[in-house]
Amino acid sequence: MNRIAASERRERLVDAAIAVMVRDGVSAATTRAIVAEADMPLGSFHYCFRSKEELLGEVIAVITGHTLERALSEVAGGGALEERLCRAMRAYWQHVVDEPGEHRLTYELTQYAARQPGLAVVAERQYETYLAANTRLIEALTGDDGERLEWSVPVPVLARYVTAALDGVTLLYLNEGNATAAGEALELVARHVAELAGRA
Amino acid sequence: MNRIAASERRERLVDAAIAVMVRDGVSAATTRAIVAEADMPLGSFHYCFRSKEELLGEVIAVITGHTLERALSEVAGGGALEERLCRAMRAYWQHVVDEPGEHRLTYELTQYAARQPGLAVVAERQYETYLAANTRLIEALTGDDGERLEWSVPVPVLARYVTAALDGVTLLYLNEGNATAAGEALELVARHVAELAGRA
DNA sequence: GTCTATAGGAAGATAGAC
DNA sequence: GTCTATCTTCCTATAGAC
Repeated sequence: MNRIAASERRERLVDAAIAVMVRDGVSAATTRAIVAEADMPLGSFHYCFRSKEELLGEVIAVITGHTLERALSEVAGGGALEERLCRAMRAYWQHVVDEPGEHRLTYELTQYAARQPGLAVVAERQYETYLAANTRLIEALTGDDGERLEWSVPVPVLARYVTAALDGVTLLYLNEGNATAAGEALELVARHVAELAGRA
Repeated sequence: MNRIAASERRERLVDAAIAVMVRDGVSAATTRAIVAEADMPLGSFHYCFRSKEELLGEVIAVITGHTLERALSEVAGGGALEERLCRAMRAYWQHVVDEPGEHRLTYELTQYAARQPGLAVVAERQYETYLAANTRLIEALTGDDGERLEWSVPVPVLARYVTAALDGVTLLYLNEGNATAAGEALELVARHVAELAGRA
């Protein structure tokens, strides 16, 4: 492994860490397992990262980014509110079904970070980011086209409802393993949200 | 510690384990920390439990029982559907706000068990139990009094929606720390469920 | 920068005296 | 049954040759 830029090495280690965590869980992601996955010697770890905690902070940032990119890229586009809402929900759900391991990991990481004194701040910011994303999603649903819509509940409340419902349905699927059953519950959520949008 | 019945010791160790886990997280609940909390010598652990995994199985059973007892004891009683639903939700929510640590622990334990090969079965059964409890709750709402009600969606779908929504709102509160905001989202759920009950 | 070798500690589990 | 002392293993982190 001759003279790789340290930044490149950092990236590879973060990717390797995510791979190990998705496959075997956060607790299995020891420095040894991570460097083995990245095919590097153990010693390389500590001249790329000051500590394991520093790596974990970066892992959380990357994973959070993944989820948000997908969610927000699908809000745009034409059509009526119901269609766009349905499309956004379906895109999110497709990602959950395609990559359940990555979603399971986000929950594990949030919990892990919340317990780790040095990472508690990261965990809080992570959830704020999700709430902000869902707020933008809701505002994008009403703001972008000619229809003048008003939600029958305040946007902050709706954003929390959507965040909670998505989390809950995802967790249901991850734990029960039945995509059809969880998908039906998600449709109930989507219909509810559509009903909360009253034409002004 | 003279001649305590082994069964008594087992109970004390389970309680101590829960105390440590609520305070410091599942990963902090080492055999050493648990026996220290129970004020017992380390050696006593392994003549009460064959392994740490065996203890964890019992911890999960006890914690699951706690949550279900509270939830189901509040379904009964008189009043219209909306009132009883509201009462049940409020009782659940009160427990979450009073004992956030215990609820946080249920999520941590589910995840931990799902990763542990010997406990994966326990994790699946745990979620089945929650679903069954919410199904009973929904049936109790319609079945017990003179009103003849019919849900506008199938009961299994509704049960999953309720399970997911409660989980999601609880998680929102645990991560955001704002009981008022999460409570408002929960009310949205309660109103939605009430609307799904059409008089037959 | 890169690697091998190892320090230093904490984990689960057990041996064996009482 | 009860407890102390210890085994074995695995962890994060570092020292130091190249």
